[in-house]
Amino acid sequence: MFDLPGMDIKLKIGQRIKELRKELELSQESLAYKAEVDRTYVTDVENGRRNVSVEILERLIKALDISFSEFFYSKEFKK
Amino acid sequence: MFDLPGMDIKLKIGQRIKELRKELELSQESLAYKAEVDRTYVTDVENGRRNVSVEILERLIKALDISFSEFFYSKEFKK
DNA sequence: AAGAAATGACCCTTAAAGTCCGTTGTATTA
DNA sequence: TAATACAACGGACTTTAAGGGTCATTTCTT
Repeated sequence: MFDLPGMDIKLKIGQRIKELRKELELSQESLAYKAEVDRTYVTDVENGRRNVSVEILERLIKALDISFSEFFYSKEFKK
Repeated sequence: MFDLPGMDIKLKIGQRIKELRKELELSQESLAYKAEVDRTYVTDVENGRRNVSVEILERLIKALDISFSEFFYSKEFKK
């Protein structure tokens, strides 16, 4: 994991999701199931290939048992 | 401004954008110009009618001179 | 090392995001 | 009574997100 200032927002979000998913010891598939999205979609999101909408992001964040506030309270989202 | 727990994420984001825009004394149109989005799009976002993608949200947040972390550090985004 | 499980990459629809035109309503100010 | 500035709304159009299929690759587990 690395973080450059100019790094793509999609990748930052993807890495954050992956980080939180790992903490919960969930597979991409079970996270996908909880968030009601496709398994391959989670793969794409984590790898920064999807420009997620806020409603889908909300589903993912909820599936990670966290709030928006906590999700973005992480150094890559400060400035 | 009000905030119910089950309130739509689109509306929460819209209200937050409006709140910050007002603080900067920007019109919807000049915010739209700064964020390089359509004039009518900002109206829709503020009124919770748009399911914004994270790349567009990033443009709006940057135009408001704030970070993602700060944007979501607001009580309506905590649980 | 072999098999199983998890993840990654690619491609293709279709439902929806985002753009752009004009118009309407509402204050404010000259 | 304009004239100006801002916000809301509608419709038509273009672009892309969301969903899902398949197969390849990596990473477990035994």
